[in-house]
Amino acid sequence: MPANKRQQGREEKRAELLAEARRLFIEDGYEATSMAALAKAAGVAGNTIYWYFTDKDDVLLAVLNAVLSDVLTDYRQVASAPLEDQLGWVVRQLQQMNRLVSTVHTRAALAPAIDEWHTHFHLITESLFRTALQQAGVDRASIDAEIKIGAFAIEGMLTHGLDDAQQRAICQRLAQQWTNG
Amino acid sequence: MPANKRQQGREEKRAELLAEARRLFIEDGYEATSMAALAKAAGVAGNTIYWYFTDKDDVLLAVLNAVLSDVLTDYRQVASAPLEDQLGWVVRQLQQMNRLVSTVHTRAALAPAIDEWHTHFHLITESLFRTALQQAGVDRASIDAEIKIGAFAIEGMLTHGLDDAQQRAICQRLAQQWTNG
DNA sequence: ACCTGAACACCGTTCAAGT
DNA sequence: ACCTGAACACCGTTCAAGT
Repeated sequence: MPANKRQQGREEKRAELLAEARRLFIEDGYEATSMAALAKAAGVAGNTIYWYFTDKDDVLLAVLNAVLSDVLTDYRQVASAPLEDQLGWVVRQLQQMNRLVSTVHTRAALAPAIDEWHTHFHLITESLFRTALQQAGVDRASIDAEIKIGAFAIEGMLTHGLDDAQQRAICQRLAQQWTNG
Repeated sequence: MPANKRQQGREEKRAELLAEARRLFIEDGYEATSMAALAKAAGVAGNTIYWYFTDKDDVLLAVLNAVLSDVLTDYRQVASAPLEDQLGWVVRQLQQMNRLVSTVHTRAALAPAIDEWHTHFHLITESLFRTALQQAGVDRASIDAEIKIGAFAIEGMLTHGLDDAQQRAICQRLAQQWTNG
């Protein structure tokens, strides 16, 4: 039950809407969360959201950036750990937003802004991946392919609800591939 | 402009609707194809579709099965080719339905019937994968992980519009991993 | 059994009106 | 500048009425 009528600044209120959207998109999914439901959860009229976001995809964009920002911040703590542990950490970290992965792919085909974010996301993550693999001494010839294989494996693990043993086996196999010749 | 009023049998008419749905879902995408648009393309009233399919997800299910059936039939022709060629062939074959991959993941979270199909699909394809990898002599210890990595790589290549060189590099790297110790 | 026009509940979004 | 109730166009789906 947030304060109404500008007791609070614009950014503050926007952040409140964003937090609610983040919770609902992750818990219920983007498709299953109507703008009306989001508005109700935030305690405002349905159309009020449009004062702070241009449309529903813009809300998604803000949620994606918030989650990505948090994950990137936390990543620094494990950036120097062994590759296998890094992989496992990333997968566990992103597990919470597994529904958002498919959503991004679906919306990217329909909303240019989401498509752009998706490209941007892969540039960032693959750049981090490259640094990690170079430090591990993977040879330059196959590093591009390895990066894609790793990124796709992470996406796959997120979207396909594997159990812990399967995830560990995959992380292990990938890391083993990279820490050998 | 298909014949109306039972000049044709039920299965025939259903097949006609299905063909139109397959074309539209692949060309425009599932989300972008409204039931009204599908009906119009097939030359029937909007609600007529519901005489042949229980709902939109049921249409998707039929399209998925039709495509899968075709791909599995054609697969026999390359089942004995080298692994790298098989991989490339599968990716090229499934490329046409790249939009459907994300759709399946998104709808699987919302429609139990699609979720079931998705599980079924992975059982079938991973079983084929296992046969191929066993024939190539991949050791039993890591074969489960390799299958998942391969399946996720294929999904990733489909959903991320890589160019030919990138796809070849990935197929090559995976096959190389499997044809060595 | 098959097909339809009209209606229904819901969706994202817009607009005119308020403060 | 911010917020709202009412409306709009569209969506998937249902229903009563036709043949």
